[in-house]
Amino acid sequence: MEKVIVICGPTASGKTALSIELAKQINGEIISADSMQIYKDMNIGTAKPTQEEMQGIKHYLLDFISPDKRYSVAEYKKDAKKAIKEIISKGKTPIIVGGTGLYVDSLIYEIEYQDIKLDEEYRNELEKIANKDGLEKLYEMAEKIDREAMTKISKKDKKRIMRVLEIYKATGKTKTQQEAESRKKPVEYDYKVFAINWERGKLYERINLRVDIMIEQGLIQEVNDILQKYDKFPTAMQGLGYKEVVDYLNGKYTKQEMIDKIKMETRRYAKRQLTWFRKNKQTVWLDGSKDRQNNINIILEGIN
RNA sequence: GGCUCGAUAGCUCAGUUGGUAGAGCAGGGGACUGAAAAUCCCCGUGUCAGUGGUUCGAUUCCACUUCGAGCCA
Repeated sequence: MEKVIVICGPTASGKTALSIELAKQINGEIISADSMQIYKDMNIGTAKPTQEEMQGIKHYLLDFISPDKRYSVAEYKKDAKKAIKEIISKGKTPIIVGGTGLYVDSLIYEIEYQDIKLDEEYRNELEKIANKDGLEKLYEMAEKIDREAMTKISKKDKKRIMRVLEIYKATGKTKTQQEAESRKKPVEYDYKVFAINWERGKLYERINLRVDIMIEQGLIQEVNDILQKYDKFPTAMQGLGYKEVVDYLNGKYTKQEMIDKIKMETRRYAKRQLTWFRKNKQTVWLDGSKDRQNNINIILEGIN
């Protein structure tokens, strides 16, 4: 079974630099697992690696979706599998790098997604019901379809409640059935998962610094530009930094308030990422504050 | 120098008619299968500034000390 290296970890932990150096040493190519770096014209705020940083290492699934388009894990899974195959066919080693746990899991657990597309009309319809009769109404509807799934979903978790209904509408299956079927296929590659972490205070310092640098590099202008260029953002505006700058431009915050808010939200995001990555017990943890080559050596040992 | 007000959780503050205390924010932990940088759940012990006094018992009342804010000299 071919090996695929996975490098995850919270934002600002140093995944990019480590993975590029690793790729150079093992003749690897990189597949991003980042739900925001997929978007074009969103560079500063997503900390997308520049051509210079890439040092000639080929990167996949970066900078290829228009911010006014939708994208989802299902598509990611398909695109990433294709990229893995391509890299292996060239005799190189694929390195998955990114902080979107959902995307990473779709690969390492070989989760199968049926070929369906989002029914926007139905979603709007559900949205209307929620507004009119309250979320409880949707929760009740979902309970009638899949009581088991609902025991694990909060009565306030609108997205997941709606998803139960959407899955049923699109496939005629319950979420519970759907999930059972999604895990039937054996995992196709030997995924070796590594995660970078730092002492919490250090990580937060790095995040704060990174946000200051983004502002200096022109994040506000970048947001202005994409607001000019595109007229809708189904998911891209969920990106950290982007929504806060929009609020600032609309006068909701002062500049300093906006900066502090981005820092805070990014710290919280990092915490959520760590919660996610800690779940996988196979993961080998690297200390980001240690020498980079030392960490690369740990990876090299870990994959053999 | 005098007077007044304050000093309680990392921060902003509430409160205890004397029986060792609680909100918001921050922070921590967790969940996560087609929006995931999203969405959602759970978590509050801190010499109640210090020292003495009164009291069965003081964070609460009293005195002094320290620090801060304001006013008067």
